[in-house]
Amino acid sequence: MSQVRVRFAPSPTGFFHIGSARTALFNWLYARHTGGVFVLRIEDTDKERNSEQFLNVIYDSLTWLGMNWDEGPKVGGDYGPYRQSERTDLYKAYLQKLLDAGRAYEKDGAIWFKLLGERYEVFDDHRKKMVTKVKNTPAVIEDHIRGHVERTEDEDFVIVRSDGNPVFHFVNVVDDIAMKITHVIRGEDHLSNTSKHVELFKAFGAPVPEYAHIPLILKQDGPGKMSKRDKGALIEEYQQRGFLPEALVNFLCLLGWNPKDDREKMPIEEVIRLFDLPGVNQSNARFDEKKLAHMNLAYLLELPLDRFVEQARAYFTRQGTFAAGWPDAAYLREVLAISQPKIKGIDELPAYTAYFFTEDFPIDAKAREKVFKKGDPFARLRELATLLATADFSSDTGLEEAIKQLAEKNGFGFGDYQAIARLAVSGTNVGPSLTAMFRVMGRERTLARIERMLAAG
RNA sequence: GUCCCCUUCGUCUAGCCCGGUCCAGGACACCACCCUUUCACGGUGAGAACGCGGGUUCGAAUCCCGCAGGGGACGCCA
Repeated sequence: MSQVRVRFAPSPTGFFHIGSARTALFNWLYARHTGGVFVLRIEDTDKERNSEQFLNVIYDSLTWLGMNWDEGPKVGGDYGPYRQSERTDLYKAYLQKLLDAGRAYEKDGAIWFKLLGERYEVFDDHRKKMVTKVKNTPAVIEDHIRGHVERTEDEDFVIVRSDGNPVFHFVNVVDDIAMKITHVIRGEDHLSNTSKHVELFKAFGAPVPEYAHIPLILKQDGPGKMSKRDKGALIEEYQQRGFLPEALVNFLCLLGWNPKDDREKMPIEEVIRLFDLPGVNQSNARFDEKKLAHMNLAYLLELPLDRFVEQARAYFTRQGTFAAGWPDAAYLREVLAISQPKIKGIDELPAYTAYFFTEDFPIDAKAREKVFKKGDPFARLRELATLLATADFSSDTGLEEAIKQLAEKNGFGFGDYQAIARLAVSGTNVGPSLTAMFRVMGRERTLARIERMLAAG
């Protein structure tokens, strides 16, 4: 069998939708699984739009998610150009073929594709007007995911608008023929369009490609498929919020596909090895941000520190957080190292670590109230200050031992010292391990903060 | 209105093709408990599903039919 050629054909709308990302992903996975070719084709026949900038959204998102294309804009290929706006001559030539064969005609200034078969008039309830139908035989689709599907295309349809621009159905088929696409993997919303496409392939005497219509992603709450405006719909958003692309990709893989055992978190190489079209589900999947967050956390926890620092830095820079340009890289790294195991997402980092970078941090009122419920916390804080004045700050466990001994001596638990100390040093009741925090902060700053709280009362 | 697709816990799903091993397994979420230095992580446990109705069969989540529900398409958008 000849080499598999699949394509992802987005139109540059300025947004990269999560559903598009998954369609791209399944195409990419199939290409990689079969050793085939993944083509990127830009469907920009709508000239109204500011292309260059919108194109970058597509390139950036695909690249960020790790889906490299073998043919397409930027990388070239034997079947270019890969932007439909640059392929108008081809469309003219193909249109001429239909015209010559008597399979296209002009009406109302537009060019229509002519179906073969007996014609009859009927009232269309949906459009509230009389329409011309054609007695046609059904187009048969042996879909890799849905199985045997038949649908009859029974109305002529426009292939070139009256303004001279060809429409989607036409260019899509022409390009699939010209680019020798073997498998069309796309959303189920195109299943009804497929009969039009099949008719066109046949009219051109071209082989009909294999089809695989993947289920749609439904919006989190409320009815219907996910659209651009829905919460969590845009890839950009995840990129901005510091999600790890490998986590998002892993999550997307599992939306409509699974390895048939109980594995969920798995390296992309393993997904490539196992992925196949018949294994894709037939039913739509509802998007679940909680599960995505969980997947992201799983990846975050095992991210090597170097990459974690990189990610955090990038996020700080995007957000304009003051820590972005922090001059002491080693210190920043230490702060991040003790925070990584505790946070649930990169986007928590600015708030989580703020007090490491300024002496001017607020004391959380609720946290304070909690701490002051038990005995005289200031007495304990004074004892702790005395201890810390001479304690060894080089080891978390050493510090911890010392504090534990102090607590035991005075009939308290470690936690009784921990709570007030944390409040003094960080202003909150959440954060990294207390002694790790001390170590990173250093003796001087730790003591200064404790003294400040004691003085303020 | 017409056509097409789909239907297992709240959600993502395994099982369905090749009926008995399924009083249905895993994960997320939720709840409880444990661990613990706060917060997380982790551990243990609980609740939670075969849409409904008919058939076929000794036996159906699994096969067949109907219904209902959900989704999609019906554009000189892609």
